[in-house]
Amino acid sequence: MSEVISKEQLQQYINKIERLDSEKATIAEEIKDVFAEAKGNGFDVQTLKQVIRIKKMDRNKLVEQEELLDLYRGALGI
Amino acid sequence: MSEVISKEQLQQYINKIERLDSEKATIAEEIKDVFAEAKGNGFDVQTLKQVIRIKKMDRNKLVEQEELLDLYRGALGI
Amino acid sequence: MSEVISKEQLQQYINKIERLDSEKATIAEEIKDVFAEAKGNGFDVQTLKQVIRIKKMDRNKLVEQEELLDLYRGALGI
Amino acid sequence: MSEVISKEQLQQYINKIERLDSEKATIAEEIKDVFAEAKGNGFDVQTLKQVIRIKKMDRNKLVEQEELLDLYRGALGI
DNA sequence: CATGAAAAAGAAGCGC
DNA sequence: GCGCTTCTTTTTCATG
Repeated sequence: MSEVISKEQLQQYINKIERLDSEKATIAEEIKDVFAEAKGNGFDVQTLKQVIRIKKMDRNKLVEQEELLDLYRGALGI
Repeated sequence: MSEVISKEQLQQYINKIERLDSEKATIAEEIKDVFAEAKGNGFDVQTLKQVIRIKKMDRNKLVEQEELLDLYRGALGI
Repeated sequence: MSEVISKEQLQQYINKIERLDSEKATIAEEIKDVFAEAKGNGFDVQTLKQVIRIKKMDRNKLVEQEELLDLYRGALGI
Repeated sequence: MSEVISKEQLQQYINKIERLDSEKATIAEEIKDVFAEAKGNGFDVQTLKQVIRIKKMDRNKLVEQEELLDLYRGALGI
């Protein structure tokens, strides 16, 4: 509320985030393009997405399991 | 905007959802209680949660894989 | 640390939480269904959610007020 | 249907998308970091997000206007 | 347009 | 009690 903020610093943060957001959007576009190209070459987009999703889940699962192991080790003091 | 809505029906929907929300909150409380009790009996809550999370991931993974299989079968027309 | 934990008790806690989680998910599904039905009868789901959120906020404020009253009563011993 | 797909090409598409996804995630992390830094310097993150959202809306409106202008120019051939 | 998945925002619980 | 992370919810976006 009654905070004194640096207008300049605020401006910089906003600009930085907007720039990063824009980069992110660009990459999202590129991903869309790749899917479109794959579709054009006879691949089923939905299946591709599912494959990628499952691979991602596998990776996440590994990470979670390692974290669980760490928890166990911490709990057992070893 | 200019829709004519049934005040009575609206009331009923709101009530029903609020009741269900309340039930959901009750169950969430019960879950919290179980964790608290487990903690009181020497279990590490974080570890318990991780175990449950991994089991859930396993189940989700199975479902996703079945869906993927269906997609393949659909794509291949078999 | 290095506690001997009861495998059986662990199993029970896990099961109980998973069962409660499942119940919670069921209710969440029911809520979704009610929204879907309301939508089918011409209501705007987003607006319904807003209404419920506002009602909930007011209720929380009431709770806060009651808690404040309890605090005063406790301080006054009445 | 029943297409013979190139396993190699599939691999390439998957890899490319995963790489792009990873880049996107990296940028998302950077954005989070900027918000965290801003917070550390006394800014309210939620408010920052609101500001950015509002600016974005305005920008989209500008884009709409430009598209409309392009439409008119196309129709007029100028 | 309506459905379903991904991202963002918001809320809550947890530790210190 | 406060900050930080996790979970829930909301919103957005892409596809059919």
